[in-house]
Amino acid sequence: MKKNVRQPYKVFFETLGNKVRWEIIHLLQKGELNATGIAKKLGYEQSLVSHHLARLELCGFVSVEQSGKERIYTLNEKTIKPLLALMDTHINTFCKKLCC
Amino acid sequence: MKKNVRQPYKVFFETLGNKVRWEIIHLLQKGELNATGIAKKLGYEQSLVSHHLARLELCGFVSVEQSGKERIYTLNEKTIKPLLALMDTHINTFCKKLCC
DNA sequence: AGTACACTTGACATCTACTTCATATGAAAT
DNA sequence: ATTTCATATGAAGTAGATGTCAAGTGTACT
Repeated sequence: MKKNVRQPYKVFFETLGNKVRWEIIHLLQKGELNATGIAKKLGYEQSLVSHHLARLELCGFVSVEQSGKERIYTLNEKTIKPLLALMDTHINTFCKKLCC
Repeated sequence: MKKNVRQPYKVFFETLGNKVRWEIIHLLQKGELNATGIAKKLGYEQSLVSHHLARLELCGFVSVEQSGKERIYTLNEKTIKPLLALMDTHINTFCKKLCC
């Protein structure tokens, strides 16, 4: 995907601006989980979740580890935490229109 | 727009994941500018830039001030600076695939 | 080897966001 | 008041991302 290579910011932010991926991120904040577990918890099709997990992994927002048949997904807190904090601060300070 | 109200994160991140808006942000890092000036510098249609400026303003990434006939757009450095820094660090640390 | 489970991949239809075009507003000057 | 410049707005076509379905891969167990 040459497009990604040329516009990393685009991939990065678009990845975060999607409902399903956002829900996955928030779910994983509570703890690591396998793909099927994520799908069940969120009520989405397994294949849909798999597509989104691939995207999240590409962007380094989650990491995976094989464990028997399962693949365990872990959130990259190092980026996500400050990012969410920054967003909250921004929205509360500069654009309340967006939240309340 | 009830959608925006319910999903602020979506508006926030999608706003940043667009090429034209990204270019506007980078241009405004060099200094404030009016709408036509932005369009000319970037080589886009006036109305296209206007649409995107409205979106950036909605999200609080830029602010506007009327000056005669012109409207001067200023970047909100307080959010943009740390955000870009965070993104750079993340990409360099966790997903070099995306840049090089 | 064959079955079962966990998950990924690819192709295509659909849905959403972006761009464009035409028109409208608004401020200043004549 | 009307013309001009600067900008915004709305509607509609287009492009791109998302979701769905069907098929494929991989791992473990019997």
